[in-house]
Amino acid sequence: MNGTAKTRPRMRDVATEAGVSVKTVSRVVNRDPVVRPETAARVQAAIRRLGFRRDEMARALRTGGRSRMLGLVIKDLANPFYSAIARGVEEATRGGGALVITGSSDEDPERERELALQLCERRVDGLLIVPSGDDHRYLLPELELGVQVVFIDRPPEGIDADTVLLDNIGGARAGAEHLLELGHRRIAMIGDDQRIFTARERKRGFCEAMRAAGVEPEDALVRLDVHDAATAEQVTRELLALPGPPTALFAANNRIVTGALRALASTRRELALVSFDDLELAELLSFPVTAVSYDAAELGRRAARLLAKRLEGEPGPPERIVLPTTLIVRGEEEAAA
Amino acid sequence: MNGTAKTRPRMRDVATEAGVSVKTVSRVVNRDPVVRPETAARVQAAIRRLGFRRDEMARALRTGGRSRMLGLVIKDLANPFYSAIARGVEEATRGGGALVITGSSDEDPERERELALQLCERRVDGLLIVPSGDDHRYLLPELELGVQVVFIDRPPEGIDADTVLLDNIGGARAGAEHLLELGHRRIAMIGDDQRIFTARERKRGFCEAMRAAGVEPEDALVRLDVHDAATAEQVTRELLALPGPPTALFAANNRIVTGALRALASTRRELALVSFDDLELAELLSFPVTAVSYDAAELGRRAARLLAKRLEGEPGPPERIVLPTTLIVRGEEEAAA
DNA sequence: TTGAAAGCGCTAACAT
DNA sequence: ATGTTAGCGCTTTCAA
Repeated sequence: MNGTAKTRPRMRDVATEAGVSVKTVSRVVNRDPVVRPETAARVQAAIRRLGFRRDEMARALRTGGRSRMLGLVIKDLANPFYSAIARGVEEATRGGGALVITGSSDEDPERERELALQLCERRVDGLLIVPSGDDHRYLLPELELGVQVVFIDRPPEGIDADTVLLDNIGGARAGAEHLLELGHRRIAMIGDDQRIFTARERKRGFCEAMRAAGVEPEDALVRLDVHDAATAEQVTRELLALPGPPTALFAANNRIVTGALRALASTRRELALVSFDDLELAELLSFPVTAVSYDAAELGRRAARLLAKRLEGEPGPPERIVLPTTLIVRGEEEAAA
Repeated sequence: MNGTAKTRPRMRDVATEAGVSVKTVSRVVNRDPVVRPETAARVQAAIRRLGFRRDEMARALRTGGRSRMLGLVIKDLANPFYSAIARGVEEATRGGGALVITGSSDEDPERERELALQLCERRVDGLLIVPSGDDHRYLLPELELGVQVVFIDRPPEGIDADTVLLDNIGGARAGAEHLLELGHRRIAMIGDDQRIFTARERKRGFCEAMRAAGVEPEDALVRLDVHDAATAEQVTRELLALPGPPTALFAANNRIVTGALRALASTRRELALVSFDDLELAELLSFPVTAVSYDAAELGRRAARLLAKRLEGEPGPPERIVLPTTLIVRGEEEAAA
C-alpha cells in the first residue's frame, strides 16, 4: 500500500531537475522578476513535474517573520455563539492568506492558558482569546516579545489589551425598557453566574433601566448565578409560584430563556419574555420571545481586523470596541399587566 | 509603547545564561533523564528567568517528523452541523497534544482545494475534509508523499480514502417507515440538490421504504433540488395546494423542515412531519417534528481517531465507517390520514 | 542574471 | 554527563 513512500521534493531537488541553483528556484517561487523568463519557465516545469510545494514553516523559520497563523481560543466550538465568532475571525483573516488554529477551553482557565501558550510555541503571529480565566498575566512575557493579543466578548484581567465586546449594558437596558414601556412593573430577571463579566453587565443594564423608570428591582424577582437551562426552568417555576408573581421576565441568555420556555410550556402560564441572545426558529415557537440580538460573527471579524492592524505595527494604547445590539420585538400584541 | 521590543530567547541564550551548551538545554527541555539534576535545575532556572519557550516549528523542521497539526476543511464553521464536527475533531485530537487548523470552503470546490493545499504547505500531519468538490485527484501527489486524509460526511471522488459517513439511507428509511406505520400513504418528500451525495442517499432511503411498503412514490409529491428554507416554504405551499395534498412530509434536512414549518404556521394547515436533522428547541415548537437525529461530533471524533491510527502507521485498505441515526418521535398522538 | 555560503532554532549523531 | 558538528528547507547576504 505505502511501499512507495516517496520523499517530499525540496528546492534542492527542483534545482537539480531544472539544472539551476537553489537560490534561483527560491527566486522563481517568490516571483522575483530578475530571473530570466526562460529560466523561470524551466524551473516552473520542474516544480510541476516533481509536485513541489514550498515548506511554509521552513520559510517562516528563516525569514523570522510572520508564520501567517493566528491562534483562537474560545470556550466551546460546538456552541453557535463561539462558532460564529470563529467564522468571523476566519473570514476577516482569509484575505491575508493566514490560517487560524482554534481551540476550545471549555471555560477552564487552566486549559485556556495551556492553549494560548501552546499556540505561542507554534509561533502564531497573534492570539484571539475569549477569556475563561480571571488572570491573564501569564501572557505578559509573550506580550513583551511582541505577540499581539485581542480579547473577545470579555476584557482581560491583570493585563491591558485590545478588546472587542458586545454592548451588554445597553442591550439589557433596552430589553428592560421594552417591558417597562409595555406597562410591566413586576419584572423578574434571571441572570448567569455573576463571576462572569457579561452576566454582571447585563444585570447592571437591567437594574439601571428599572431604576430610571422609578421601579426598584425586587430581590425576590432578581435571580442570579443560574448557569444552565435546567436550573433556569426550576427558578422560573419558583418565580411563578410567588405570592406576587412577575408579569414579565428578562432572561439574560439563551440557556436561561430555554429553561424559562420549558417552565412556561409545562405550567401553561403566561409571561412577557425578553431574552438576551436570539433563538433560532424563534418565530416558530409556541411562545413569542422578544430578543436582544447581535452579530456574533462581527465580534470575530472586528477582533481579527484589530489584530491585523496591530501586526502591521499600528501603535497606540489598547482599544476597546463595543458592538451594538438590536431589539427584535415579537408578540407585540401582549398586553401590559 | 513597543520600544522594548525584546527578542525571543533561543536555546543559545538559555545556554549562555545557564553556562552550559545548547545541547544540554535541548536535553532538559526534552526531559532527557541523562542530565544531572543540578544541571537541569540550573537550566530550568535560566529558562524561567528568560521566559524561554521552545519553537515547535523549528523542532518539527529538524526532526522531520510530525508537526502535530491537523488540517480540517469544512463547509461553514458557522453552521452547527460543521462546528459540531470541528468540536469532535478537536476533542479526539487534544489527547495527542495536536492542534487543529480549520477552514471553511463555503461549498466552493476551488476554495476547498486551495485550503487543503495551503494546509499541506503548512505541513499538517493529516487532513480531514468535508468535501465540496467532486474531484479530489488534486490530493494524489500529497497522498503519495504520505499525507493522510480522511473524508467526513461525504466520500471523495476520483480517489480512494478513509471516510466517515452518516447512515443517510437508513435514517431516511426509518423516517419514512415511521410515517407509513402511522398509516400515512400520501407522503411527500422535499429533498436537497441531488448533486449532493447525502441528498441522493436520503432520497434513496425514502423511496426504498415507500416501495417496501407497497407505496410507489408519486412524482408530484417528491420535490428535489430544494436548497434553502425559502424555497422549501414555497414548495410546501405548493404541495398543500395540490388537488390530492399529502398528509405527511419527509423533510430531508433542517433548512427544509424550517421552511415547511413556516409554511404550516402561515397556512394553519396540518401535516405529519419527519425531518432528517433534529431541531434545537424542537420540543418548544408549535408543531411537533419527529426527527432523524445523529451525533455530528461523533463524525469528527471517529474521523480524527481514524486519522490518528493512519498516522501511527496502521496499514490496510481505506475504511468506510457509517454512523447510525436515531429516530426521535414527537407528537405521537398524530392520527393517520 | 545567477550562485555559494551562512544561518534561522532546533536536534541527531557522534565525540569527549 | 556534557559538548561539537552537521543539517532540516528555506532565504539572506554577498560575489561572480
